Amino acid sequence: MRIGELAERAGTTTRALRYYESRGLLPARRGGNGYRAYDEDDLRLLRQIRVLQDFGFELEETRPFVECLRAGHPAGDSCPASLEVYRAKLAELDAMVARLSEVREQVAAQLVQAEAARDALAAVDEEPRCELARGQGEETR
Amino acid sequence: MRIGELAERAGTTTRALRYYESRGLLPARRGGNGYRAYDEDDLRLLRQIRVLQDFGFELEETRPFVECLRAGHPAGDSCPASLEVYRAKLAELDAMVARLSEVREQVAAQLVQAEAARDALAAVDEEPRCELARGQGEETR
DNA sequence: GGTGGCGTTGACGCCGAGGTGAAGGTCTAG
DNA sequence: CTAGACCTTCACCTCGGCGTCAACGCCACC
Repeated sequence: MRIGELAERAGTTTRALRYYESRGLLPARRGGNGYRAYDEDDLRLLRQIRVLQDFGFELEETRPFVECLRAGHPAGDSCPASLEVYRAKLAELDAMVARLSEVREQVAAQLVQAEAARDALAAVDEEPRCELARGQGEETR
Repeated sequence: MRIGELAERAGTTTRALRYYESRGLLPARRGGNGYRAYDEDDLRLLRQIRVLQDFGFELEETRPFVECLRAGHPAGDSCPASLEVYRAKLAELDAMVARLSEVREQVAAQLVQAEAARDALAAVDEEPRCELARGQGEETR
C-alpha cells in the first residue's frame, strides 16, 4: 500500500503521514522506487493515532499507544505507559473544564451586571414623564 | 507616563504594549524625544484588555471594550458591541465545556475498559493454581 | 565624558500540526 | 510517446501573542 491509499483509508492526508514519519511515529519501509510502502499493521497504528488526535491528544502523547501496538499487544492501551497517558489526560481535561467553567460564570456575571447597568440608564432616560421622579431624574444627569 | 511604567502598573511587558499598538488597539502619543507617552486613561484601557485576556478573550475580541471606554463610557462593557462579544464568548465557552466533557467521558471509559482487560489477563496468568481452573486457563493461551 | 538605564525600530524565534507550492522522478493507460 | 496521476524532497506559510536579540538614540548622574 502506498501513502495515498493509506491516507485515504485512515481519513487523513499524505502530508500528515509524512509528518508523522518525520516525528518518528510512523516510519515507513521503502520500495525500490523510493516510494513508501505500508501494510495493514501500519493502518492499525495510524487509526490509533487518529482516534487519539480526535480526542485532542498531542502527537507525542500517542507515542506510547503506537509503540504498544508495535510491540504486538492487542490494543494500543494494553500497556502501562498508555494508561498513564489516559490518566494524565483525564486530569488535564478536568482542570480545563474547571477553569473554563469558572471563566464562564465570571463572564456570565459580567454580562448580567452590564445589562442591568444599561437598563438602569435606559430607565432614567425614559422616566421623567412622572412628576415625582422628574426632580431626581434631572439631578442624576 | 512612559511605556515601562505603564507596563509595570498593568502587570504586563513593554513588548506587549508595543504589540497592542501595532494592532491599533492601544495607540500612543509621542513626546518630543520619540518616546511613547501614556496617561491614566490608557492605563484603564490596558487594564480592560488584561482582564479580558485573562479570561481567554482574543485581542480582537477586546477591541469593542477598548473603543467603548475610549468613547467615554463608564465601563468597557457599556456598549452593545461589548455585550455581543460577551454573549458570543459564553456560547463558545459552553461549546468548549461540552466538547471537553464528552471527550473526558470517552477517555474515562477507555481507561476503565483497558484496566479491566489488563486485570483479566493478570487473572489468567495467576489463576492456574486452582485445579478446576487450570484446564480452562491453559486453553485460553 | 563615560556609564548605566531607559527608550526606539526591525527582524527572527516559538509552539503544533500540518498546508501549500516548486521542481522533479515514476508508473500506467491510451 | 505522452498525458496525468501518483510519488519524492525541500522549504516557506499559517495562527496568536508575544520573547529575545541587535543596533541604535536619549538622558541623568558622577
